[in-house]
Amino acid sequence: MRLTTKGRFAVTAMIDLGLRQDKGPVTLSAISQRQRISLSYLEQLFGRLRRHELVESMRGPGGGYRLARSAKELTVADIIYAVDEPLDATQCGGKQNCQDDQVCMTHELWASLNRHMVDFLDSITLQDLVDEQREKQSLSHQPVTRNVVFHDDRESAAH
Amino acid sequence: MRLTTKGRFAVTAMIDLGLRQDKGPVTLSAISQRQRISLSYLEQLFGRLRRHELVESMRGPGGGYRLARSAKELTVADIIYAVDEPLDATQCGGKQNCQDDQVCMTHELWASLNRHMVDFLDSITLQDLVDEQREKQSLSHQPVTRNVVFHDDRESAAH
DNA sequence: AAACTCTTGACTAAATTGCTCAGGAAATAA
DNA sequence: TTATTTCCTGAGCAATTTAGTCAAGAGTTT
Repeated sequence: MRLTTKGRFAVTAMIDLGLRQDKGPVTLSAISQRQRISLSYLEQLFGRLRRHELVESMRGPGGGYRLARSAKELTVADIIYAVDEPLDATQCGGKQNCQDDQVCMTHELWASLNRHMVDFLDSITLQDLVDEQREKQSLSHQPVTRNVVFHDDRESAAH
Repeated sequence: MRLTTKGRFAVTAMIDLGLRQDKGPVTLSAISQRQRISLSYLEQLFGRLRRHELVESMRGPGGGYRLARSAKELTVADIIYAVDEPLDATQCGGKQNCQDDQVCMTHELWASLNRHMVDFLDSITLQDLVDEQREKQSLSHQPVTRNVVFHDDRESAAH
C-alpha cells in the first residue's frame, strides 16, 4: 500500500463524483474545473478507475462518468489500488529467492504494516467521505480555512 | 501524509533496532545485512531519524544507534514524518491563493483524509510492531510465507 | 596508530508524478 | 450528414523522488 498525491487526486475526484452523480453523469472537465486537476491527468486516472470497474463511462453529449457501484461499497483502498497499481513491497516479492529466515523477516515486517494500512483504508467508504463533505458544506458557508488544521505542528517543528 | 517505500524502509529498520537494542547499540551494517537495505541508504535515513531525535548515535567500536525514546512513545507517524519531510498536499498549501470556495473544498477533502491517516498511524507505536514481530518469531520457526497474504487477490484481479 | 562506526556531501540511474499535445472513436443533435 | 460533445489512447516531457555508489572525514575505543 503506497499513498501518494496520485492516490489523493483519485480520491478527491471520486468524492466530487459521489457528490454530484445524482444529477446524471459527471464530465471530467467539470471535475477538472472544480478540483483544479488537469483534464489529461484525470483522463489517465479515470482510465484506470474504469478498467478496475469502479466507474462507468458514457460518451457523447450528456455523457460522463458514474460510479459503477454504490458509494457504500467503494472503499478508499479500492480507489488507491486502482490508480497505484501493483507494488510488491518486499524485496523478494513473494517469489522464492527468499532463501533464509532473515529475508523472510523483512518480508514479514512489511506485510504486517501493510495489512494494518489496507484494513484501515478498506474501512473507509466513499460514502463516508461524501457524507463528511456534505456535512461540512451545510454547516458553514464561511471560508473553510478554519477547519484546515493539518499537521502544521509537526512541520513547523521540523524546520 | 505520504506513504512510500522510503517510509517502509525506515519503519523496518526501526523495528529491527527495537528488537535488538537491549543488547547495546545496533550498527547500521548489521541492520543492512539483516534487512537487505544498502548501507548508504540507511545512513541517509538514520541521518534524518537522528536529526528528528528519534534515535541516538554512538561512534567508534561498539557504537551504533539506539532509540532516543521508549518504543512505546514512538509512533509509525513519527518515523514517516522524519524521513518523508514536509509535503503540503493541497494545491494552495495553506497559502492564500485559495480564492474561491472550490479550491478550498479540494483543500478540505485532502485535509480530511490526511487527518484520518495521521490519527491512525499515530495510534500504532513501534512497541506494537516489535511485539507483533516477537510473537511471530516465537510461534513458528517454519517459513513465514504462510502469513504473507498481502493483497494478492486484488492484484491478480487487476491483471 | 589502527580499527571501527557514524557523518556528510557529491553524484547517478531509474522510476514516478503530473502534466501537454495530438489524434481517435462513440454518441447525440442539428 | 455534419457538427459537437465526450470519452479514450498513446507519445513525450520536465521535475522530483528513489535507492543507491563513492569518497572523505570526524569521533571513540583498543
